[in-house]
Amino acid sequence: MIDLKLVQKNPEVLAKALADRQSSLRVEDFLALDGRRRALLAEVEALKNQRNTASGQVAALKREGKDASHMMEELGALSDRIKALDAQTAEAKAAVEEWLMGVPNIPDATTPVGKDESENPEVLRWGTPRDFDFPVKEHWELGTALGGLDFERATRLAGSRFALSLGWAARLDRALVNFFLDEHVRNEGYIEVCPPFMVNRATMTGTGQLPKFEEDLFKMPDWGYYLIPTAEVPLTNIHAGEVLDEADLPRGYCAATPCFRSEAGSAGKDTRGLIRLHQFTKVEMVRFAHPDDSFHQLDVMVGHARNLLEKMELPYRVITLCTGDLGFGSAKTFDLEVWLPGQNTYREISSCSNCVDFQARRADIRFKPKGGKSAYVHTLNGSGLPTGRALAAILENGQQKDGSIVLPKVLVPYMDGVEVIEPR
RNA sequence: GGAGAGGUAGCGAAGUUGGCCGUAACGCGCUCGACUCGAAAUCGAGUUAUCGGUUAAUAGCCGGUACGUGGGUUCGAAUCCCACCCUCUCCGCCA
Repeated sequence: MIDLKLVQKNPEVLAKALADRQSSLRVEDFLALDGRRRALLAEVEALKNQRNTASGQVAALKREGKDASHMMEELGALSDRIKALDAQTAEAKAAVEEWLMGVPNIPDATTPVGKDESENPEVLRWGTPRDFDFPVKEHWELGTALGGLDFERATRLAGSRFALSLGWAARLDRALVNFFLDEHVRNEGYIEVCPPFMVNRATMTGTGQLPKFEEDLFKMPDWGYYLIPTAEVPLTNIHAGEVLDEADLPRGYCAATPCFRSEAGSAGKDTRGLIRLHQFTKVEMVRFAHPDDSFHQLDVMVGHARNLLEKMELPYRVITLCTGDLGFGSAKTFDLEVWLPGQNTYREISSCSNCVDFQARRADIRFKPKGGKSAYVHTLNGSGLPTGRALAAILENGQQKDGSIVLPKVLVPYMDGVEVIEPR
């Protein structure tokens, strides 16, 4: 949620942000709703002041043993008016709240303005895509031929957009989880977490998935639970409603969890392979930062994601998301795109965002500076990394003419010394 | 699932014959000060959040609201009534 006071005082800031984001929301609508809310509030508060004063007098009269019945009669009428106005005020407040909850974060000043993903500037490239002297294959072909991936049986078990990995591929998936977590926990100071994979509505609202993106989620209406689309949701909400010590910042959590996404609206896109599934495993990093330090922490976290790709020797590039492509809760996002030779393109494998105080305000996560008033922390999240897309990249980049896959050296110890996946 | 107890500030904990009891006793923590070479201990002072009005002000001042959540009764609710959520203890069940 953005800062109510900011919009009230500088509506032009939000107007620009919405325009830059190609949003159809209009600030004028908000100002009208909020004006109505404030007018009603001022009215009802004046009446309540009257009532409180008079009630005090009733109490005083009764203590002295005097009669207060005439006064109580008048106050009955006043209370009825207050009750009616209270209902209207609550309605007006809910309307303001609803509008506000649907407003995306204001992009940071350093986020480039652009209309869509075609205008995301590239920051850097790392590694050199291999030259192949044979026709390259895509990862699902390679994985299926080697007996590790079975999309037909996955479809039989569940449906489209599910995957089944067996043998070396399942093992490699587990190796990736362990490698990613080890890097974050051993070298980067993250606290490893095993969170709930289902969460309640309040938690989904805290990070911004709800109320606006309900159709993207798998939900269990009988229980009121939602399956997490990313571990960002439970990890960020770990401190919901809390006031942290300033000394606790920055603080990082990471978790490997399944992620569940309905992929509504992506019909026909990436229908084959491991790129876009209803369920996938991802290691996620979440950081809580001091407001003065959060953009530095974003760079730090991008470094953590880059480290994984570089240790696996997978070529990638980093782009900055422009305003038109920026996620709902983010003020600034860097995407890491890994080279997929089978598709002859860079594909997103990590997204690292600084949400500044947007999620902290929704989830009420604050910290107490020394001698100062408590303030919202800044929250950051980044993939580090999804195992499916990493596996796809490993298969496509490591493929040999004979159909075998040379694994990244760093993973060999995690695979009990297996260096190459050989055709059967 | 059954029985019982409970949810009050950063934490613990008072307060339930309805009315100066919510800047909420008391304790801890935290901040400042005294003592000290310095520290501990001790002593003194301070320390809720949020919304609206006013304002250059996220400073003051005035007002509203908040005792798990949502309703109800009442001139007035932490206190009485109803529903729901959560925590703890015991029992049952279970990986």
